[in-house]
Amino acid sequence: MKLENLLYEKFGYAAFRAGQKEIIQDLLSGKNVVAMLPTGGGKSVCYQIPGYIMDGLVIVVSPLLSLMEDQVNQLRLIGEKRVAAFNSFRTMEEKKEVLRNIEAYKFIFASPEMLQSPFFLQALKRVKVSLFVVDEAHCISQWGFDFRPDYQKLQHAVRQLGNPAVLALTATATKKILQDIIDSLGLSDTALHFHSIDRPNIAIQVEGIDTLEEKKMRLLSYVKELQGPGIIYCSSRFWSEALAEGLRAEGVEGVSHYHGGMEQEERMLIQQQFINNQLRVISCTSAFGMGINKSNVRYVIHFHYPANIESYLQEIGRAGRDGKDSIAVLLLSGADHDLPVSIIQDELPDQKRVAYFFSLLKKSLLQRDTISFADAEYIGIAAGLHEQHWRFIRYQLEELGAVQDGCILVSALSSEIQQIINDKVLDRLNNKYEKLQAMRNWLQTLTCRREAFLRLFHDKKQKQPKNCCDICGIDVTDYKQIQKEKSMPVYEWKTELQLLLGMKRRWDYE
DNA sequence: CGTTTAATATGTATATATTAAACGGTGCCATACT
Repeated sequence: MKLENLLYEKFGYAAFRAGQKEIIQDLLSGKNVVAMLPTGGGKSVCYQIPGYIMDGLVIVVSPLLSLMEDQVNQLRLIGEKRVAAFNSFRTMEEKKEVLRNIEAYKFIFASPEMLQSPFFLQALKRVKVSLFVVDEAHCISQWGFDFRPDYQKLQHAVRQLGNPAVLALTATATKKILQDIIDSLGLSDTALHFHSIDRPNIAIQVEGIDTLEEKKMRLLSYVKELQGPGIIYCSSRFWSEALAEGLRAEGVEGVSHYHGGMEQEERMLIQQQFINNQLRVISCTSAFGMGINKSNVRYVIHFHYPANIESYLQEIGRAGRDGKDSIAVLLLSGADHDLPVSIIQDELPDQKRVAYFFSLLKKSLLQRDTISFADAEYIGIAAGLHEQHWRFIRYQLEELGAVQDGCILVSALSSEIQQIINDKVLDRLNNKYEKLQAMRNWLQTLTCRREAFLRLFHDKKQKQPKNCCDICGIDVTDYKQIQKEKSMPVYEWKTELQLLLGMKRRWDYE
């Protein structure tokens, strides 16, 4: 009763959505919660309501700066002023100001990297933290082992902040990933809220194609025929641009590309235009998607397939959030199989480079007594390590206790440690190759793709959809654009003029 | 595998052609409190 009142008072909603109330009650009763909720299912309510009831501060860990800014703005819109994002968008003065008045805040958003900063943690220790939220918690499992190791270190932050209740939220997780999250955060007394990941309104199609030319033609005909808006996923920046350009050259309007190599401003603009229906098609790498709250995406086409089935689930899951019929098409040709292997190989340092790095470290240690992380990173670059490789090695050294006060200890140079690191690299590679193999096996499935797919997530088909998968049979015409020459709407003269001059596009009004 | 970049070959040298090697995808941070 009290919870509903608060919900209405703060958010204007009359009733909770599925799962929200149970999550809130578990948190209030002192449990940790790991929950999978569909996107747009009101994740923020799950921590904001308990936040208002509990007397201390709420920390929200978020993977992307733009997500943080978004959430801060949304809170401000409902009148909450005691909120701040603590990240590199802020100047040093602004950050100091926030920390000086830390008592005045209710919600602080931060990246996992920020939560490793002693400067930040010390200030947080002055106040009571009552809730620690990890948003998009699958990142712990997806990124934490090598790409962003600070995701694996969140449990240290939780402990330092006096073990507040932890809420881990995600929209896409297998049971294995949920377990990874629990293990990594070191949670006990945890309530699991798991919902089926089956999305019966998304038809799944895999299409074998012989040549690259043919694949481009298939893509073009899909983009021309399917009802939009749609997303095209590629595995390289190059192809995301090339496909967008190719489609435009063929007369497709409202196409843009998106990848991590673009300027932040441009990325935000394109994302916004897509959400506001000013763009019809986005050709992109995996950089696009997280935090995209768009309900009416009608198709997702994979021009290249991702290296694991979890990413595939995430990517096709961006279609049909409104529950309406949508389709996921994967275009597969023999030449596609080498790319994910190469990408995986690049993710971790090979033995030769590790050995070279340690030999350089040894040499350097003869000249001075200690090696700071900054020096070691520099040495790493000289040894041909990528930034990501260096961070992986650093994380392993930290775990092995071979570092102290931001410096590498002499003990790190033992051949034993080098061996352990090489073993860890092999572990991770094997793990990634296994996931890739699972993805490939699924591509070869001869039985219902949805069933095979759900099995990998320990899940089951709820009921047989009319359009299930290419093996059960899909009527693609169901997803084609309705020809509406007759019903072309007529707007008032101002709008028609804008349409004529290309200032607006017709689908802005549909 | 396809594409880009770097290295080599040519040979009055310059600038282009040819060949070999490298690369490919996700993002945060960098401060300095008492």
